[in-house]
Amino acid sequence: MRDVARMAGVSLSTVSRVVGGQQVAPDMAERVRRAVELLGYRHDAVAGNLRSSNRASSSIGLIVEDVSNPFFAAIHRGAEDAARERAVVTFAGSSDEQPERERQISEAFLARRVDGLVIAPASTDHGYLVRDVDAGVAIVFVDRPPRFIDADAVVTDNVGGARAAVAHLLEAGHRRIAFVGDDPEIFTAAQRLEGYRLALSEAGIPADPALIRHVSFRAVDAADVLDALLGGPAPPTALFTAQNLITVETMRRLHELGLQRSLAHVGFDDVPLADGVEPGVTVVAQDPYAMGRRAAELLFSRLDGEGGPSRRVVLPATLVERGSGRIPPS
Amino acid sequence: MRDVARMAGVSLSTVSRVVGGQQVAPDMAERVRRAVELLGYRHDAVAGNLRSSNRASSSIGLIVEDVSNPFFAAIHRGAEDAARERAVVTFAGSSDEQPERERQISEAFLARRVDGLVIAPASTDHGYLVRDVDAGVAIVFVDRPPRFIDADAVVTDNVGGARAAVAHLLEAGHRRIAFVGDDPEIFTAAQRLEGYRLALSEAGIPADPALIRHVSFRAVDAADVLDALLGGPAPPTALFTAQNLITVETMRRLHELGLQRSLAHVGFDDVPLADGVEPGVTVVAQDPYAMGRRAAELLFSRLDGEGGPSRRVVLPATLVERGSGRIPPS
DNA sequence: CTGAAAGCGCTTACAG
DNA sequence: CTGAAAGCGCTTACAG
Repeated sequence: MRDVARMAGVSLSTVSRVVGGQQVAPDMAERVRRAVELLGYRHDAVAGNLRSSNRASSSIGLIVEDVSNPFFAAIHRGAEDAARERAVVTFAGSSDEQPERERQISEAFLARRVDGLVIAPASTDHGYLVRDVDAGVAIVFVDRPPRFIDADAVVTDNVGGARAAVAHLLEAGHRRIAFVGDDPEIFTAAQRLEGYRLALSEAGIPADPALIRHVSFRAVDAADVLDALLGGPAPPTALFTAQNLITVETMRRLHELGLQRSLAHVGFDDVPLADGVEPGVTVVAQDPYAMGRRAAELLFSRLDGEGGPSRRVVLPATLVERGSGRIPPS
Repeated sequence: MRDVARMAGVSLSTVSRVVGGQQVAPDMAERVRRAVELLGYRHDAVAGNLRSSNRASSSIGLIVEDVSNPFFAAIHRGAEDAARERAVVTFAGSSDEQPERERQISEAFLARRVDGLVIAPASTDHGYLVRDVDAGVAIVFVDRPPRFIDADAVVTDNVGGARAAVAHLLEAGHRRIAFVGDDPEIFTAAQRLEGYRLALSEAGIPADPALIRHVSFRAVDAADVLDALLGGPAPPTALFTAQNLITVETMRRLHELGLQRSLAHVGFDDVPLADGVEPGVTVVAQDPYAMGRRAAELLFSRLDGEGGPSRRVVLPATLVERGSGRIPPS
């Protein structure tokens, strides 16, 4: 910037004003712009921010389990689009469901002075963020609510969605419905299991522990879990798979076994091609793009000074019927 | 930091040394650490960088067409993982195939002083980046090579992959093979069309222009394009779909029409569930995770001072046979 | 090993 | 409208 000032024969202040779009005499501004062009000057937004009063970096950080999981990738895009409307740039990182890693990524983003963080939490304790919240960083949780910290959150109605999924299978006459989900340590998995239990109890059907299974490595375990369920003494006639990767792997295995027309199946989360197979796979769909967008919007509203108690936005999960849920018990 | 120094009763330099992990007397270091803890001090990496000699921000920017497209999301994860190994943080942005937007995102990242950029280019002219390259920013292109700028790139062998796909269909006896791909303005689309033509000409079959179709809005058009092909006077007996979203939509439509067993089909790019349907859909698979990782590694090697002419890494696209390519002509 | 001082690239009162 | 000076939060020679 100094070089630009020298070349244009003006002061640093003037260059700063031209770059910042403030009032400057047209001829001077023109001289400055020419110098900028000639010297290939690139503004340093980071240095600029240091001295500026509001100290906004116009950047936010997004932390999800895995940026390459389609569900989180859609959240990412939603948040990016909301950020972009405000000329805010987005950091993204994958926690792989590891609290330690989530924390490292958070701190790396915070050290770079992001204005806010959108977090799909892996940690169970977000106390480490309070000092940043106190310092004015806006934090919004998405997909799962925070713990040990008061903050805005955007979540899906997991209980209601799971309940609707299982109710749909019950309607088709099923009484032996298996639950295949993530470890119940994961908030959404626990909630979906609760919805499953709720639907059963409403129908007066006792939950059979043998039909409730948890996978550790989704794409890897899901087929084995299915095989185990089917090989048991009293196999299920219907499946509720409570996570997108589990649903995909279960679909794959059902087709492999040629059972896709004889076992009813409903998944939580929409998956690509669920409507491209025969029969189409019924799901309760979340709207991850909307979740990401809403989360970022909430974040910006806080940055804009909106006070008040923390807000919880609950988005519905809607049943998308495609056929697989109407297969009758065999 | 000043507060920390005051509280610990040491100089700013000492605090800086403790935070930076340099040699400091144990008791002083301990006092500083306690003050850091008590005050909830968060280091400002950005300010620190200003004065430091190497001026590395330990951040990179990734620009792809759409962070929520599974192909690019996998590239993203590959780049993130390589970056993370070096404690480097990643910005990500979606260009939506718009050169103007790509440029805006690039400049936003550059203004925040990223050390490097990984770009899946939408633009045809990257001249605007030369000043940054001159200033030491490392730029690596991924998926498509750059134009009007000399830079490293990681691409897939699109011609070879497409050729293998079409050769596979030719082997099954097909002579009327349709090509459905993106606008040939897009580099990869043009390359894949070239591979298609090459395979046909090697088999001594003239390309029929009526069988070569381009879609504008992948998920939207692909079904219509398929319908148009099938409704024509001399419909194809086999399909080569040259992009992941087109492949998915084509699969969906084929199943809808009940034609998945009568029309041979090979896609470019692997897609979820391609092995979960009947028949499994044969594809030529790229390795987007590896592409992203390699691109970031190349970037860091440049940052480490590796000189020499720009490098082009070409990764193979491998045929993954699942059945749909062996359906004979009807 | 430690501290006082200068300076990174910028913005912002403060005078003019 | 413009410029000289101070200062943002830090790091880094330079003395001690």
